[in-house]
Amino acid sequence: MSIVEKKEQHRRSILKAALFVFARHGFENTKLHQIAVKSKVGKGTIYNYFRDKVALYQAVVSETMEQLFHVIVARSDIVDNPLQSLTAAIIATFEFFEESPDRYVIYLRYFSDTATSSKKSKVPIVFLNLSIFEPKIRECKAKGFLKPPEAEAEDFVLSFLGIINSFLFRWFSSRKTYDFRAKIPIIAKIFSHGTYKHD
Amino acid sequence: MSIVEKKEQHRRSILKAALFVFARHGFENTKLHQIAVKSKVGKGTIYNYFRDKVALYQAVVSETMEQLFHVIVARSDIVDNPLQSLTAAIIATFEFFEESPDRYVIYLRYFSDTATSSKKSKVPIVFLNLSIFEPKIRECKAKGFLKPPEAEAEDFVLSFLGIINSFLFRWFSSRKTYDFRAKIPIIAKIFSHGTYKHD
Amino acid sequence: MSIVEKKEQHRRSILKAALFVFARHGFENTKLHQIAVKSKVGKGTIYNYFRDKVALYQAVVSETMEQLFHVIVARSDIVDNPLQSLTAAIIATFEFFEESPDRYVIYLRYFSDTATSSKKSKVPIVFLNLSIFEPKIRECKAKGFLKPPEAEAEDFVLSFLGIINSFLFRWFSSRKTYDFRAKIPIIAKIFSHGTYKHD
Amino acid sequence: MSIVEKKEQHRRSILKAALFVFARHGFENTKLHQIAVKSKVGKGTIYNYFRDKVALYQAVVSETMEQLFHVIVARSDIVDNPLQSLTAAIIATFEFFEESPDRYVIYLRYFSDTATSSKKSKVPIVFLNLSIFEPKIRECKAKGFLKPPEAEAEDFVLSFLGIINSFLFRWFSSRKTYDFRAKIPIIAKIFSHGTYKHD
DNA sequence: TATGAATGAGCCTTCATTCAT
DNA sequence: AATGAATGAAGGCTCATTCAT
Repeated sequence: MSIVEKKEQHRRSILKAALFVFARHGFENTKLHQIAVKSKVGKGTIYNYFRDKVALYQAVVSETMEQLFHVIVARSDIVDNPLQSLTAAIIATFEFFEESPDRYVIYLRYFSDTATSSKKSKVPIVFLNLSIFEPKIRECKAKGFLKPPEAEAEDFVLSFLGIINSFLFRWFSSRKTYDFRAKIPIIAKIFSHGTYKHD
Repeated sequence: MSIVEKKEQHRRSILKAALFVFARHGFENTKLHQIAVKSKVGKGTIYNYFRDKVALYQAVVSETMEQLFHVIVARSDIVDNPLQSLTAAIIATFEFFEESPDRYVIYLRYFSDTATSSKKSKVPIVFLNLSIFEPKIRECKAKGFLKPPEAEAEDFVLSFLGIINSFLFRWFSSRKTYDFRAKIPIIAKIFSHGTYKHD
Repeated sequence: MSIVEKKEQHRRSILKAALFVFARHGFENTKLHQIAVKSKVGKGTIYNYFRDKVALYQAVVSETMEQLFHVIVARSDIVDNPLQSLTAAIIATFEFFEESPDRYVIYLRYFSDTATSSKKSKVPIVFLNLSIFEPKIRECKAKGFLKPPEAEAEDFVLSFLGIINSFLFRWFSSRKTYDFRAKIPIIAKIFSHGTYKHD
Repeated sequence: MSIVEKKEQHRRSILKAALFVFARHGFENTKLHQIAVKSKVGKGTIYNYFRDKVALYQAVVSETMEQLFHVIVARSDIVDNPLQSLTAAIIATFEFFEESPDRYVIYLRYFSDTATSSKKSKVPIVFLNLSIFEPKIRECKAKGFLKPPEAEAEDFVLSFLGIINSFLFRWFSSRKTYDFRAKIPIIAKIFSHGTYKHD
């Protein structure tokens, strides 16, 4: 294995370990020592790849968010119908978190972190998902598919994102037991047709 | 002023300062020293009222959540119509946070904290709002007001809560500028009638 | 003992220990732990009195230099004859270092530190002794006591200081054995009458 | 270029870089990394030429002092008159430092280093200049050129060295501006004829 | 021989908590 | 009850040194 490959492998190993530990203990309660042990490198080695603990955290967050971004785009783009593509986006998002629930914790913290502006939250990407869904929803709205008319595109995005986040939180809070997939049609129905029955 | 009143006043003062500082810096980055200064008591005095830093944080969180609970219940109970009472709940929630945005940070962190099991998040209350809205929504569902039929009461709660949280986050992220109140009718419409227009 | 007195005692104790350890090991090789042990206080206590290691070092240096300043002024001022007052200054300086040779090391390092401008050497006082001797020597020169005429007052100061430093260094390098006092008349003679014999 | 020459070139390059960096930052604050960069060799390569950081520092110091030694001897030996040869020694010393002021810092630190007994100061040479000037001065004294009679040869050496060091320090402290050369005759006069005028 | 990535001992500093006053 | 000085455990980070390539 070349030295460049080995370095890349180290970097991956550290990031993976960092995701694991940060997700379990949060930024402040994570000790660099834990990450070193988990990734089986010396403590000092981490500093060859990341300037400091904050930089490592930022790398974990931004990598996770970027991966989510790519997954969503890749999955929802293949669908032509914009309404279906939103469903595809939900599935993609869920499977991304299902594959590694640690990612969800990072995702969740990302929101609270951006709300309070401390040093470590200087993650450049802001409100990523919103910007992902926005074009699609704006397209739907432009085509006149969406109501009420006084609602702006952003309102639909917020509603859609809020519902998903809520169900994701529900899923995460009860590991395994909650069947998120079964809820997808319901989520779609509620978002599209509302909840009030007028006979 | 009696001794008891004076003590209670100290306690209030500490809690108020703690809310302020915890909201701005988070649990780990808050120094007890800051709270002592802000509340104008000695550092040691805090320990006469709270066992340790975690207990103080828990007190701040549970008090905030309980206040929110009471505000919602008080406001939504006076309305007879269950649908209207949900709107009342939204307004009550927003005004509660508007009065002191620090509360919103505590509320937001509360969610991420419960996701990761560290010591400080041993806040006994779990998913408070959910349990607030649940009875009302269950009542609506029982009365056959809600669709789709395959959705459980919890699904409505999750959807409703998610949308609100999303707009609250939007409001908080852009202090002042965002007009949350103007969005309440839209939130209600989206939740009740959905977003898809079928002419 | 009042609390203020106790604090002052702590401060003194820390400074004394710091002088001891800094003199023996130099700034970089001194561990705060050593000072804590030597002064019998907890490591953290030091930080109640000095912002950091650099501030402590600066305090040691400036205190030592100021004490030296005062000792020299006090001793040489009582003598009316400016020539005799220089001898008095030598004696005062020597006895100051003799009382605690650690001071000499601080004094010595002070010179090399000021030569190279690093962070820790940001001691405000510059070339202290020089400024002490200068007025006296300037006075002598003004009165026409000194030669050669083309020499400036500063030149005499430099020469005088240089000779003293040289003998002090000699004394310090061979603890105990070197009899500095016996050399004072010789120093005075060399400085005043020179070294070349012209029969 | 032969292998041996190439190795010697590496050694020279490292020593030169080390002089540069050690002079600017002192022993403790110098990072081997800096020297490696400055000398354009790998960090590991340094260890092929010097056992460790201390050995490298010692090599820099002893080389500098030896060069100074040789320069002084070479310059002062060509003069027959012992008094003139002292002046020649001053000039040689000054030009040596003027050529590379970094050397002066090493020279200066050498004195404070020998005062405190740490590991790095285990430089074998002790009080180098002294031993340079001593034979000449001893010769002068033996010939009856020097006074006062109760002064030993060492006293003259110390005085002479002290004055020079003082003026060198003055020169170094104000790079460029101070005209050391102009002071040489004054230094010589003060040393030889003293400072007190007796009409 | 040259390299620089890996290593971990070591240290400064912070801060929750204690306790004498 | 209130205070804040004292404490020391704990952790992020540095950097001399090693060693596989």
